Amino acid sequence: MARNNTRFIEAHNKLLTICDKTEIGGTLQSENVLAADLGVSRTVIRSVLARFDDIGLIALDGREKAIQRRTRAADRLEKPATLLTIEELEARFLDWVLRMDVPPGTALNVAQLAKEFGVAPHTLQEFLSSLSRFGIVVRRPRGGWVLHGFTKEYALELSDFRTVLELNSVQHLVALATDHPIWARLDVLEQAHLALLERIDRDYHDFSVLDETFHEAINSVVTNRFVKEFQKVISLVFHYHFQWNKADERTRNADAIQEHLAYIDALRSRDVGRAQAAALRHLATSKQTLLNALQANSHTL
Amino acid sequence: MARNNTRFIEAHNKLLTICDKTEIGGTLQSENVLAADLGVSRTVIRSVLARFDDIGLIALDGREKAIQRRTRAADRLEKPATLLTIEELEARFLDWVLRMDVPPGTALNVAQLAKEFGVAPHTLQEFLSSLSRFGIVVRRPRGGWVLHGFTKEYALELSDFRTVLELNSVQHLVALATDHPIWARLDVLEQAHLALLERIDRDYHDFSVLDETFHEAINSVVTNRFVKEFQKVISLVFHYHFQWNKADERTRNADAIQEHLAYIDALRSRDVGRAQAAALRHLATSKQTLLNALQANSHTL
DNA sequence: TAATTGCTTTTTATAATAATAAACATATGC
DNA sequence: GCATATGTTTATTATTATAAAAAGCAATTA
Repeated sequence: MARNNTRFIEAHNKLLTICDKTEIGGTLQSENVLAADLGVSRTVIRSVLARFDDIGLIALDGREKAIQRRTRAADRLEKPATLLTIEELEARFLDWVLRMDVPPGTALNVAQLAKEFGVAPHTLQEFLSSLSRFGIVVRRPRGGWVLHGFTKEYALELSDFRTVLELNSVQHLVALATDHPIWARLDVLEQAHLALLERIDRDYHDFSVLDETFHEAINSVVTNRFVKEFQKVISLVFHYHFQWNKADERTRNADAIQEHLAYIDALRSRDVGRAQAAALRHLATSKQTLLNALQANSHTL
Repeated sequence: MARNNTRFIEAHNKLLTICDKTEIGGTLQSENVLAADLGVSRTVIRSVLARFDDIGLIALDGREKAIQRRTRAADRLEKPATLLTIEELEARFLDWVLRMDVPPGTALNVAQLAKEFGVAPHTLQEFLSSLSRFGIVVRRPRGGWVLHGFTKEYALELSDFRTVLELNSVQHLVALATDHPIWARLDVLEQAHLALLERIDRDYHDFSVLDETFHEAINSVVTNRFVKEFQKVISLVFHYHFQWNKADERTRNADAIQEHLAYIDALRSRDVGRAQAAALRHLATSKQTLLNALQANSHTL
C-alpha cells in the first residue's frame, strides 16, 4: 500500500491500443522505444508486458513480443479515482474558504478536509504549509492548523499591498515604448469595456472576469516572480468577494468600467502622476468593495 | 512505528523528579493536575503512571498513587535525538544553499537532505513546498524538487521587489507624527552608525548586522503581513551575500554608512521626494553589491 | 456534586512500503 | 565489433498504516 499505480494503468491501457493496431503474430517494439513513446520508465513497461504475457495477450520470448490475440474489453484496467494535484487543490481550497465563508480562527482538520477534497492528508498538509507563507493559515504549536484569514485586517493589508504592486506596474508601464504589445492589448481591453458597457443591464455579471484580465494585463509588464506569485492570491480573493456582494452589482460594475476607462486614458497620457492617480482612484473603490463584501458576511468583522 | 514519543519521555523524567520531592508513602496529585503541571495530555500522564506502577515506583490503587521507593538513575529514559522544527530548518536550509553555493538547477534529494539536516523527510518536503512560494525551489512534474534560485535574475527581481516595498515604507514613514517611536529609533541608529564609522578600520565587519537592523526599522512602520513575510527572505539573502563579497569590504561598508546617514537625514526632512531619492540611491548600491557578490561566485551567471 | 478516573474517539506525525525511475551489467543480432 | 536490447539492482518518491498524543464522554468516588 503505497503510491497509486495510475502510471501503470495508463501505460497498460495505452499499450492495449497499440497492440490493436498491430496484426496478430506481429511484434511490439523494444522496451526502450515503448517507454519513450508512452512517457514512462522502462520499469512500468516491463510490468505491463509481464501482465500481457500473463493474460496471454502476447508471448514474451527473449526480445520477441509476439501478439497472440486481439484485446478484449475485460483486458482494460479501471483507472482509480485520480487525486487532485497541489495546483487543483489550491483553487478548491480557496474556493471552499471563501465560498463557505469559514470563520477566522477555525481549526482545520487535516484528515477530514483531505477526505473531503479527495487528496492525501499529506498533500493537504504540504499545501497548508505553503499557504502559511501568505498568512492565510497558521500552524498551531503542537500540530494542527488554524485558518487565520480573511479578517478585515487581512483584506486591508491585501488591498494595500495590491496597491503598492500595481502603482509600481503603472510606473513601468507608462515608460514603455509605443510598439510594446501592452498598448495594443489596452486598446483591445478598452473595446471590451465599451462593449460590455452597452449591454451592462443584462451582462453586468461578466465584469468580474474582465476586471481580472485588466489588472493582469497591467501587472504583466513587470516580470518579477514575487509580484506574479502574489497576483495569484490577490486575484483569487478579489474574484470571489466580487461575486458575493450582490447589492448594487449592476451600478457598481458600471462605475468600475468607467474607472477602468479613465485609467486606460491616463496610462495613454504617459504622465506617471496622472496614471497613478487614476490607478489609486480605482484601487480605492476596489478596496471598499472588498470591505463591503466582508461586512455583508457578518462574522468577519 | 509512528510519531516519536518525546513528550512521553519528557513527562516521564519530569515526573520522576516530582516523585523525588515527595516522601516515601506520600501520594501524587490527580492525573488532571499532573497533566496541567507538565503541559501534556492526561493520556501521557496515564502511560507514565502505568509504567511507574510496572517498575514498582508507585502503587496504583484507584485514586491512590502511593510512592513505594526512591527513584534510581536507571529509571530515567534516554531522550531520542530531537528533530529540528520547521523554523530551525528554514535557517539551516538557506544557510546551506547560500553558504555552500549550491548551483541553480540542482535536483534536491529529499531523503538524503532530510538525513543531512536531521529532519523527517516529510518535514523537509513540507518546507520545500512553502519555499516554492518564493520561487527558490520548484516542484518537478513527476515528483522531486529543483533548486531554482539564486540566479542573477532572481537577485535582480528580489532587489527590485525590495525597492518597491521600501519606497512604500518611506512614504509612510515621512508622514508619521514627531512623537512616533520611529524617530527616536532613527536617532539611536544614527548614533550607532557614527560610532561604527569611527572604528570602521577595525570593525567594518559589524556593518552587516547594522544594515539589517536599519532596514528592518524603516520597514517596521508598515504593518502588513505580506511585507513582513518577504522581509524575512530579503534580509536573509542580502545578509549572506554581504558576508561573501570580501573585496573592498571596508570601503564598501564605510560608503554604505554614509548613504545610510544621508538616508536618515532625508527622512527627517519629511520631504517624500527627497527621502525616496536617498532610499533609491542606497538601494541601488545594495543591489550592485548583491550582483557583484553573485558574479564573484562564478556559476550563478 | 465536583473532581477524578476509566474508556473511547479523533487526530497528527512518522515509519514502512509499493510504485516508479534511474543506473548498471549482460546478452543478442546485424 | 558495436550498437541496441534486455535483465538486474539500486535509489527515490508518494501513500498508507499505525503509534503517540489529545480530546471527549461516561462512570465512579469522596
